[in-house]
Amino acid sequence: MKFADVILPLALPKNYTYTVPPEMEGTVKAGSRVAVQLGKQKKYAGIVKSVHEQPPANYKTKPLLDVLDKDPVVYPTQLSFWQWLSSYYMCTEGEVLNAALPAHLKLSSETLLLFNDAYGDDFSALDDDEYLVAEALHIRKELRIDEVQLILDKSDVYSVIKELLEKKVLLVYEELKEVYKEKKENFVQLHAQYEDEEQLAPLFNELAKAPKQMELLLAYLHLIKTQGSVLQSELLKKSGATVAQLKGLVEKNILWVEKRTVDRVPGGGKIEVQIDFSLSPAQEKALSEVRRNFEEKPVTLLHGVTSSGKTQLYVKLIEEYVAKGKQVLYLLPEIALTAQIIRRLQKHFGNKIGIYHSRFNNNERVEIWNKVKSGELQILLGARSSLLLPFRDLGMIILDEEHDASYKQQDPAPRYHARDAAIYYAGLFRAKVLLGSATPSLESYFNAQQGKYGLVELTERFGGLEMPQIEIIDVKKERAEKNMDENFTPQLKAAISNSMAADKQVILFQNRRGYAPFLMCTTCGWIPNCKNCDVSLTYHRYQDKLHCHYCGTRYPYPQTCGACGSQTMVTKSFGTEKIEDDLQQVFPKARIARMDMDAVRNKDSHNKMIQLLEQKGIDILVGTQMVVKGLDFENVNLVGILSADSLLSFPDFRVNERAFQLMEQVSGRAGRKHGQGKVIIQASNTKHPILHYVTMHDYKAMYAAEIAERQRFGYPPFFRLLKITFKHKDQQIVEQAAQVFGNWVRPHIGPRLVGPAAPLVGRIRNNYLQEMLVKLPRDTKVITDTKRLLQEHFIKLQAEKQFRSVVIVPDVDCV
DNA sequence: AGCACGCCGACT
DNA sequence: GTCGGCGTGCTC
Repeated sequence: MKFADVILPLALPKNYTYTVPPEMEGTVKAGSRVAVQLGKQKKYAGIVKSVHEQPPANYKTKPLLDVLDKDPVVYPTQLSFWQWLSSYYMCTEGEVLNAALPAHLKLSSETLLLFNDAYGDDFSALDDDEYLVAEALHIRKELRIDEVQLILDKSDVYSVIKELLEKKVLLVYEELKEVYKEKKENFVQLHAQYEDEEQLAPLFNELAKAPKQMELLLAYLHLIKTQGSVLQSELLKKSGATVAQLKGLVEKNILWVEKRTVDRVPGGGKIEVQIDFSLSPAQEKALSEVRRNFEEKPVTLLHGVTSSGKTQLYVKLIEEYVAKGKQVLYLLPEIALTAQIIRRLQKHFGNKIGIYHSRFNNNERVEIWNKVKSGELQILLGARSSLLLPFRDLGMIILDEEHDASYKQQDPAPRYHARDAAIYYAGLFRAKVLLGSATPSLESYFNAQQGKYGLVELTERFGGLEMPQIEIIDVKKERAEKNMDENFTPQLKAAISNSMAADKQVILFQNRRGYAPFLMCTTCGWIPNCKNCDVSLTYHRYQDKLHCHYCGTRYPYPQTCGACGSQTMVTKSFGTEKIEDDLQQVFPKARIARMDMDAVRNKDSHNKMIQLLEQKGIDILVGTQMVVKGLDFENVNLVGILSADSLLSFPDFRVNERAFQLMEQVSGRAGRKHGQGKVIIQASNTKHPILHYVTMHDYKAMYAAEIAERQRFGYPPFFRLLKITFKHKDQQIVEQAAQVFGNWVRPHIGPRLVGPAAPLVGRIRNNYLQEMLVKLPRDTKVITDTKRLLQEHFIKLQAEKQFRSVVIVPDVDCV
């Protein structure tokens, strides 16, 4: 008898074992997608982790219901990767599966209620609720559970359904439906006999009386010649004919229509690389250093200043791996995956390069999944989640903008860091990893310094471009001297005027969206807060509403103070909306645009705005972090950072690193092609050392200062951080739970355990929070032992009756 | 994640 | 006295 351990797409603590029916023994393999029953009704599609002959001891197994695909959907490599992800990041394999598998491969049954026609239409024996459902079902014939909930206007409908089932009014049906559908399109073809020119001539005479059909035929002949195949929709559009006219030709046995499966995503086939550039001597040197490092070390860090031409280096490397028949994964932060970068890569690799990010729909994802699995797609450009695709023979992973914090997944589990996970994943293939950044994370630079990673530096901007000149302006002084115009210093205003006069563009950076981060009553000091979260509300002028940036709730603008009733509410501090507004006042003729999460809700508007900027349709762009990532604008010669203070005042040990990275990256947007660019940084504390490092573009000095601090206070890269968050809607219960937990584990962990304490925002969506931090030394054994210890105590805590509903969220290597 | 089961407060 | 709310536990 064979058994299969199955990973289900649920947060179950362990995998479940099913029996393999004899007829499936030949087809069920590790990685196969199988249908199984879970509980009394539900069916799920899970993935077989292993097939073995060890019968489970304490329960009797159910059989697998079905094998869903001819071939396994993942290779053993992915199964080992998932296992590592779940153990390293302290989550279940089901959660990993959930994140990895495209929604359309992740089936679960839906309960359908069917009307039992044998019951007839006499509903007199039913009570009110039963009657409502029976009546609806009689008309509709089929209802889903959520529809019944809607009809009865309550969530607990199972008793009603149970009763109706017993009275035989309805039947319950569990359906496990495959959701992925191939895309079919109609292609028009000419009957074989007319492919001979001589046969075609009499046909034209014949059609002389049907000019529309003639036109159609001519359009067809033109299309087939130029494109090789003819889509019905395209043919009709081109010839201006109707379906009926096409039908005429079909009936005359001249044309025929065939339904064919088509690809939603391009890709496959042999890649012909077009390299129409040559590398500068500095780039050549860096490239050969990367190659040499790859011979000795699995990971190399490429530290290249902004505009040093890292992408060209990547293109060369990709070409080499593709030529060897290997697959290459090129990772970028989601936001940097713009049309701009996609276009640039497609120029070299044609449309044989696969793209994978959140904008793709579920059917497209399945197709990309399959093409990566078959090896048909050799190059994949994608965001964090493309790391979870089923690569077959990966040769190299490029992870660009390596320092970017968005590589760390925040909410649902698995809370993985794509950089670290990529290094592990590449190891399974014996593939190489190239980390690229102008401002490497301290962790990676440290690893390079220690000799764990190779290090290649590219210190020269491509094409002899100079680094922008940076000027720090003292806002405090200008404010005291009453020189400020809203939030603009005279220096910034003058620089903007100069740029505009020279027909150049300007980017202004402000780290907060909305109009004002909070309102305040000048009479009593009252600040409006969110009712679900412990945060002040941000005023959004555009919608004239107050927004909670944590739970998304919107509130009307308060005309009067909520505490003292006076009408003295004023906005405090400033966000991108206010900058945009004030800017228009100061520069009435400027064409101003704003780029933040509110202005570019959908991805398309993001791309459109970038295009508009490229085409010089915008003079000044105001934005948040969004303007920093992966954008190249030739005509921008001035960047303004409105408030460096807001970047330098976060209570986080990484503030300085982050602020440096951000300012250095924003600065990189200035003067990329013609002449030296200028950066103006407005700050109150102009003596802050980070501002000095930014002015000098001195990454190494920043690194030296920060790494010393990290060592002194026991932070990464010297220690790994594991954050545990406890959540509950009752403040006392979370506090107690966190205390109890802390007391349990503290004897084992000692002073490396920090907390528990309430975080800065102590309540989100009506859940009170408590956090504790474990500092783990860089010692594999201590790390695994501590994780096991924590896991055991999670279970112990949840076994306590009063803490059962406390949610515990472990976050390994938190950022 | 569902869904079943079981224990307490608002109605006939 | 019952209905129905939700808290709690289990699913191979």
